[in-house]
Amino acid sequence: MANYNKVILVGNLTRDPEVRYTPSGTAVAEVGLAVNRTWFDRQSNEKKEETTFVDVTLWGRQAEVAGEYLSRGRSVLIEGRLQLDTWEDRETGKKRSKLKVVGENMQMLGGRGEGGSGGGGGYRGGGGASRPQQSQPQSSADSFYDDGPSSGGDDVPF
Amino acid sequence: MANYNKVILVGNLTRDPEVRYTPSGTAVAEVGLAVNRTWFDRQSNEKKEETTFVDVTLWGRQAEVAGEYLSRGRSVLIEGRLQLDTWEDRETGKKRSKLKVVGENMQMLGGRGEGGSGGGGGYRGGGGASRPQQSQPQSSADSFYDDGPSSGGDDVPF
Amino acid sequence: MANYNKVILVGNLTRDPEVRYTPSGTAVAEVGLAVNRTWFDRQSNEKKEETTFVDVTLWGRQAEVAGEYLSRGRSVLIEGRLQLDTWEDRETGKKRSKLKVVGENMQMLGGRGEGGSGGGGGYRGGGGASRPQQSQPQSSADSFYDDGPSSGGDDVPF
Amino acid sequence: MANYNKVILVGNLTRDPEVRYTPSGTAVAEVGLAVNRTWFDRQSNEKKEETTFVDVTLWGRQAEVAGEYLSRGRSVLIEGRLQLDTWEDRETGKKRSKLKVVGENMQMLGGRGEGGSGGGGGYRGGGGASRPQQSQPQSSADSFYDDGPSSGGDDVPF
DNA sequence: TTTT
DNA sequence: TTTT
Repeated sequence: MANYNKVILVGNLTRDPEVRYTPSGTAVAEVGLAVNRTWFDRQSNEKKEETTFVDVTLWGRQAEVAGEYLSRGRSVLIEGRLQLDTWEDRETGKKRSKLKVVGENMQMLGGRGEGGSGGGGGYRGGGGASRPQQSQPQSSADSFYDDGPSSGGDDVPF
Repeated sequence: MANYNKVILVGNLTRDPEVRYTPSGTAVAEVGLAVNRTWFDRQSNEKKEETTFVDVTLWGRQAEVAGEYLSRGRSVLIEGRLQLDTWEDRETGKKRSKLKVVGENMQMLGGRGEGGSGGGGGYRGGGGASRPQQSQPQSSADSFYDDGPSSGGDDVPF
Repeated sequence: MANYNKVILVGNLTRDPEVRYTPSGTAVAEVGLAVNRTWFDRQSNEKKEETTFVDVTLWGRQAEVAGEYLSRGRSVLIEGRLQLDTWEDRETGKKRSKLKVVGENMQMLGGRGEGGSGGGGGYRGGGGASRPQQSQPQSSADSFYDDGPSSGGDDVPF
Repeated sequence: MANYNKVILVGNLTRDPEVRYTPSGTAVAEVGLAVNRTWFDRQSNEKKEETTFVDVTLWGRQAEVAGEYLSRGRSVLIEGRLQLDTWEDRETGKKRSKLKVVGENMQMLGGRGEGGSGGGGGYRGGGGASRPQQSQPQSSADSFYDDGPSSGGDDVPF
C-alpha cells in the first residue's frame, strides 16, 4: 500500500551544526532545530507558546552547506522525512527509540541579522559554487554510517 | 521569526485507535502509524525496507471518525505537526521527551480491502452521512478543518 | 533568497495517462487529476463541492509506472512542484501561460475497487526493474488541452 | 475517496499586494509570487534558472497582514491549496480557466533587507503586536488558522 | 541538552 | 503583467 513521509519545518538552530564524515567521505551534519508555535488560549485568555525541538540529520552537500553557513540561532527551512532511531539503553538494556528528521532539502532563511541571501543552500542541488574541501576529519565512529542515511548512529546522548 | 511545522504521512495503523474524552467532552484519539520506506541499496545490491513508527493524536471530529472507522491495518493520510511531549520518568526522575504528531487532518485511504470510499473522514468536511455521537460540537477542534476561507461559514461540524 | 515549491495532491485521474518518450528515451506521462473539496456553506446552509483540475507531468520511472498501472478514475497521491508553461497563442500571437504540476513522486492509492496494493508505484526509487517498452502512443490530442483543464472537458467520470 | 490539496511555496512578491474587502467586510488580498528554481544542467554544463509565477489569494487576517507588511520583493512562505478559477473570455466567449493558490497560512521571511522579524504575520496566531484595523473579526476566514486542536478556544482573532 |  |  501507499506510504508517504514528509516533514517541512521552519525554525531556528539550537546549536551549531556538528559535521562529521563517513569513511567514504560523505558529510553528515547533526542539527538541532527549535520550532515555535504560538496561539491564543481562550481558556486562560492569554497568549501561549510551545516549542518543538527536533534533531535533524543532513547528508552530503546539504551537510556541508550547513557546516559552512549555519550556526546557532539561524533560521532554516528543512524538508525531509521522519525516521525512528532505535538503540539499546546501555544502563537498562532496554530498547529505546527516538523520532528524528532526515533532511532532504535545506533552505537558509534570513534570520538574526545574518542575511539569508547569498549563502546558497540551494534547492535541489542548485549547483553553484560552494563545496567545502572535503577533508575527512576526526573520528572513526564514522563507520557506523557505512550503510548510509537509513542506519542510525550511536551518538545519541540520552 | 518565521516558524512552520508540517507533517504529512501516509501509512497503516499499528493498532486500533484509542478514543477518550476530555472533561469538557472533546474526543481525543491516539493512533499508531507505521510508515514504510523501501529503497534499493546499491552497496548490498538488494532492496531494503525501513519502518517509521509514529504516534499520532487526533482531536474532535477527526478523533471520532478515527474511533468509528479506523482499525489496525487501515491506510490513512495524516497531516499535522510535530509536537514534543515531555515528562519526568517516574523511575529515574529524569526528564524525558518524545516526538509525536498532532493530526490536523485525516484522510482514510482504501486499504486492507475495507474500501477507502464512503467512510467519510473527509478533508474539509468531506464526510456525507457519518456523524458519530457528537457530544460537544462547538469545540474548535471539531471544526478545525471543516471550513475554508472561501466560505463565510463559521465552525459548522454538520 | 530562499525558494521552495512543493505541491502534494490526492485526487482521481480524469483520463488515462498519455505516455510518450523523449528522443533520448525517457518516459514522460501526462496525467489529468481532479481534486475535490467539499465544505459546508453556512450562508446557503448546504454542502458544496469544488473540483480543481490539474495537469501533471511525470518523468522517467514514475511515468512508466503511471502508464502501466494508472487509468481514468484511479486515486493517486502526487508530490511535485508547480511549473509555469508558457507559449505563444497561434491564433492571437499573444503570450499565454498555464500552471501545471511536475510530479516528483507518485503513490497509487486504492480506488475504484482496483486495489491500490501490489501495483508498486514506489516511493523514492523503490528499485525494481524499469521497463521502457517504448510504444509511443497515438495522437496529438494534446491540443484539446490548450485552454486549460477546466475547459469544456467532459471526460470527468464523477 | 480521499482528496488532498496542499501547496507550500517560498518566493518573492512580484508586486505590492492588492487588498480589497468583500461586502461583508472580509479582507481579500491578491498577491503575485515568483518562485525560483535553479539547477545545474548536465547537458549544457551550466546553471539554469526557471521561475514559476503564481497568483495567491489571501483571506481575512492574513490578507490584512499582507496589505500592511508585504510589498514587492518581500520573501514569504505561503501554505494553501490549488484552486481553479474559471470564467468566460469576453472577447471570444470561450470558457477559460487558471490555476491559482488560495493561501491558508502566510509567513513573512526576512528578505530584501527589510528584516523578516517582528512583522508578525504569524503562524497560528503568532503575531505579537501587529493588529490591523480589524473591521470584522468574526468571519471564518479571519480565524481559519488561528487556533489549534490543543486549545479549547474558539475563533479568536486577537 | 535547547532557538527566536 | 513579473521577484531575487
